[in-house]
Amino acid sequence: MNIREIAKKAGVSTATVSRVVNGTAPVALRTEQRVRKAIEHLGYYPNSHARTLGSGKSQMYGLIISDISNPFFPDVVKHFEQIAVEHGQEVLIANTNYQPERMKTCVRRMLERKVDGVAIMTSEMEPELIQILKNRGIPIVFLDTGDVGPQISNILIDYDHGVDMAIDHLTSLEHHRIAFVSGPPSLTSARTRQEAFLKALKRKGLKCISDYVGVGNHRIDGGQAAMERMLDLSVKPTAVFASNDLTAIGVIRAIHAAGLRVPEDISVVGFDDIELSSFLEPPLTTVRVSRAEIGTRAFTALYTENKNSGAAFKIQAELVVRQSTGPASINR
Amino acid sequence: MNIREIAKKAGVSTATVSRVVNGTAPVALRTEQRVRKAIEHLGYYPNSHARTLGSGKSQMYGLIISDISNPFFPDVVKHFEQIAVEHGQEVLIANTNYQPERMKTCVRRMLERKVDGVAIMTSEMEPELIQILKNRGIPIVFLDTGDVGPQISNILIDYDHGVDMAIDHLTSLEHHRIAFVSGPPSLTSARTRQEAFLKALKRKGLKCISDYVGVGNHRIDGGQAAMERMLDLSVKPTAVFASNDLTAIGVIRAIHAAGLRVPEDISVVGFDDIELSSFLEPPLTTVRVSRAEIGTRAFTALYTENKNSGAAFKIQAELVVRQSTGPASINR
DNA sequence: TCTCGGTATGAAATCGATTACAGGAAAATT
DNA sequence: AATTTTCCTGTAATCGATTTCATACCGAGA
Repeated sequence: MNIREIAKKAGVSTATVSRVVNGTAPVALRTEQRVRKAIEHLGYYPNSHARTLGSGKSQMYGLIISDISNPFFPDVVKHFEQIAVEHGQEVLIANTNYQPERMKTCVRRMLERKVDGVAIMTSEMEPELIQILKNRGIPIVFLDTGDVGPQISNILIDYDHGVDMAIDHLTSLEHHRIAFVSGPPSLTSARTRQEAFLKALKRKGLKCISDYVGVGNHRIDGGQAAMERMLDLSVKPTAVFASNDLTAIGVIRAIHAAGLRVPEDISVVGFDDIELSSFLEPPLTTVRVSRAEIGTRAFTALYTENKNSGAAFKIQAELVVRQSTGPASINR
Repeated sequence: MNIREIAKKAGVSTATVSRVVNGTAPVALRTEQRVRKAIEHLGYYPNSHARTLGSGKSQMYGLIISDISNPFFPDVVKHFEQIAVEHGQEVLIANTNYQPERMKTCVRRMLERKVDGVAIMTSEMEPELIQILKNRGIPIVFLDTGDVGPQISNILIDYDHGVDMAIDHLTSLEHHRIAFVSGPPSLTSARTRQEAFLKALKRKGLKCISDYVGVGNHRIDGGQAAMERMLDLSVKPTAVFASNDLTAIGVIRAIHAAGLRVPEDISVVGFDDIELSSFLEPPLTTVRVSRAEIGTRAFTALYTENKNSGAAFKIQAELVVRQSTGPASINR
């Protein structure tokens, strides 16, 4: 079943069938109807590989991520794929498994399959590999990573809004002693979050004591250890903001271990809104960046706007209020 | 950059280049070296679409799942992709979002891109769509779903082993009153799990009182409600086996709400080992089916064995012991 | 009536591989 | 030395689309 059979059945040339299928040139109504009927009748659909060969467009987009089993990514992937399919495009997913050298294989796979664009959402980058893509004129979109240029777009995450909302939420509950437990200082995104926190405090006219900034590691144990130290202070914070949800879980464990309650004694706010967060006890109040939006935006940046030169797209973080935050305890 | 340029540079025909690249026919050592040098020098890699067109093999495999953001799937996808890439194959992922009618689009996408095989891991199936794939001679592998036939393989999950181990574990801790909280009876996999449980009890010579079989819904609330009812019994179970981990979480909540402790008063065993389980308090003892193995096996079933007719592959469930199980409490 | 311009269509080249077939050279057999 | 094999290589058809270019047709304007 190929375009020639349709052409024969409809009594036209293959060129005309192609025109009907793709709408690339005007076709007389009666001819079009004959062709459509033939297509319908024989259940024809074009061979996409032949199509790619002929046109140079593969109708496929690449999505390079660190690791699909990192809970951050499934939602991103899902929505990237969803909108791609809505636009008749296919998706190629590649995992680097956090290994920079794997990036090479990923880029190679993208080149071999002739993707029409690539979304790169890993922190491990090899500049020369990116250059290869650029040279080939393949549109690229990065997630929260530096440079915008011709054919290069960027999805920027604006934490400020979400963090402001969180601080507003806490101050409206009469919290004035708000602490922060950071992630590993080596991680850019962890530093960005801490800065967003400090900026938001300043905007509110609150000051930040260095005792109230702990260092975690974005895992449970780090959050727990940092919080244990903070609980030894003579004047304890009434609320704690954690750099990610796992850290927040550690914070909560330390609080519980000290015989205190969340949120009655200390309120806790997380960051990320991993699935887990809503299942915790208490369910975690957290700042979330819509992963669905990241996926959707990344695709449209490549697809809709790929004729234009690259651009930056801002995505706002939002506050999700659950039950780990409550009025500041007055008796302490 | 195409095969002709390489041929020219190496002073051979395109046929010879193709032979060197694919190893499809013997080539004299000296010729091969010239060709390889040319390839190296010009940084050539074949256009996979042209390749597909010429050979009929796309070197792509499809993976149809319900929803990548269902925590069951990321690991499966990851390992399916990993082994596929190791074999130089590409992967096309399609989500049905649990909607049977979406299956049509998924199958269509697979056909358009000419996949060499499809792994279908959804419970929503449309027999006539499957038939289309069969007619096209495309190898298929299902996950735990009925029929094996020519070109049709099946990954079978053998719960018995894991459940036996769990029951062994509990009886060795002196538990004799073991209850079960099921999933929704409409779900095949939920029924299979319940049967595996009942069989294992029988093998151990334990009897099962109907009071000790509660009905849940594979969500937290269902587990909680079922457990609340069970806690009203005058003779309570000393251990509870839940049909999935969320149910187990509900069970634990009910136990805590009743002022009892896990595992000191009642032991709890889950099913699935979702990521969450190790973060719970206490970390959950659970029966796990290796999702990595499912992914790997599904691919090899399609790739390695696709010359043969279909086959069934068994995957054993295993017990993961954590801290939600302990010695049976004697004083009750 | 003749020419012009626009629209609809077809013929054929093209994309970049694979592969069937043919043929030449070298090695093995008689 | 003649013949048969074996091994290597090239020619050209093929896969199934897209797309350029040429052309036939039609109605409009001169």
